[in-house]
Amino acid sequence: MQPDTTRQVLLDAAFHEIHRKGFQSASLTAILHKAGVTKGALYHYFGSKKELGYAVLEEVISDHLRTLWLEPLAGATGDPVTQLKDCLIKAGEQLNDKDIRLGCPLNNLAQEMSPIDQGFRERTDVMYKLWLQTISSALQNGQQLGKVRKEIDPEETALFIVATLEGCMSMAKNTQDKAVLLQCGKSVLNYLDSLGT
Amino acid sequence: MQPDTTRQVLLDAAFHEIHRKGFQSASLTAILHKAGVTKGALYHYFGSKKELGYAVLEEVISDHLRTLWLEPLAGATGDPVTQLKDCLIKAGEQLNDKDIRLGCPLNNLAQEMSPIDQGFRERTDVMYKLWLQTISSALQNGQQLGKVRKEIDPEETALFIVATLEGCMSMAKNTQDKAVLLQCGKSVLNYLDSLGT
DNA sequence: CAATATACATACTGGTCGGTATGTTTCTGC
DNA sequence: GCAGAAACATACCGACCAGTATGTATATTG
Repeated sequence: MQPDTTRQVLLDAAFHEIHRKGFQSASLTAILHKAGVTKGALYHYFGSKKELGYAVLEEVISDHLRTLWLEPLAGATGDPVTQLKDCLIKAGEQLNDKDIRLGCPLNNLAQEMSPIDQGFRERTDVMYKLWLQTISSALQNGQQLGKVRKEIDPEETALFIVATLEGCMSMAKNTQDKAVLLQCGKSVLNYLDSLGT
Repeated sequence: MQPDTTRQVLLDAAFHEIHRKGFQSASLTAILHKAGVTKGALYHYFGSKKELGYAVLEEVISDHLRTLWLEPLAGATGDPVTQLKDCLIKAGEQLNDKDIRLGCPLNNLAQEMSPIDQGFRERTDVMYKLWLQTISSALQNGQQLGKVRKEIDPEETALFIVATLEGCMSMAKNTQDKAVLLQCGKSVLNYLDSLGT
């Protein structure tokens, strides 16, 4: 097996185990079993369980955020309200029942680890700030294009949007019900519409 | 020490430890140390760690929900928009920095345990349903009184309100910043205002 | 006053955890 | 082709964990 492949297999296995059980309760043994390698391989690539967790955050989860939210909004040429709605709809579509039951990987890790580990907190913080800033910029751009109401504060609105998104995911996870996600998502879509001119 | 006192001391200690570390990572030894009793006392009152967790949910956290959100909204005589805003402001005021860092106890437990334990899921589900129903009823009442716009769907709106509340708490917890909570709360207040006539 | 139940305290157990020390094999550079 | 590094595998360790078995003091009841 190629070295880079083994590292990636480990990252993928760790991502799924952490997504399922949370970081603290994620078992290295389970990760190794799922990855099909042994402890020697893990500690060859990662110095500790925590470093493995950091890598999952910085490489796997970061990629998800980028492809789902950052890149679609980065080429901010059109109407940000439509772009945001497209992101939301596309993100919702690709969630299967298991994803709903397990919730947002970024929020899960941030919720679990930010109160008890600085390293996780700093890394999740960077990602949320990137997310907020991207939405805020898109909204600001939309205001200049006359597509978004001038009265709204882009930063405050971006924060509220992300908060509602995470809130919807949380409620759907708690109830384990996709209908909840859809109903909640509908309210978000309505709110997004209210931002347009 | 009175028997009921010991039980309550254990519940309080368990609540705080679980709030800090999450249920799975909460150490019984730490709980016992904080409560000032030994393992014999714990297993005299609770059959297992899980049962202790259930009791924390059903007795301690349930009480918080009741006093903060259910009872103020139950006597639904006035304008629900004002009542909801009062609840939000009051809830926000009594949160200190530690509470913000640790997040909403109900949401924490629901997020952590609902994917992996039916017992927790059922119990958190009941509490969320109660919360949603109370807000929904208040909104419906407000519609009859002409205080709330007729076009809105009370159930869908209640879901969105709770989702945004949990979302705001999550974002504040992630950033460990009270300013985030205040800014996010302001957006919620604006949204609540938009429901009125 | 005796018998029993309640309300704990203490000591211990098996299992799992993250981490490490020590191989062993394969690949790479000279 | 040989030395050394890279890429793993295997075996083991101390710490901690939830849970249990047993002991004991106090309160209750007949």
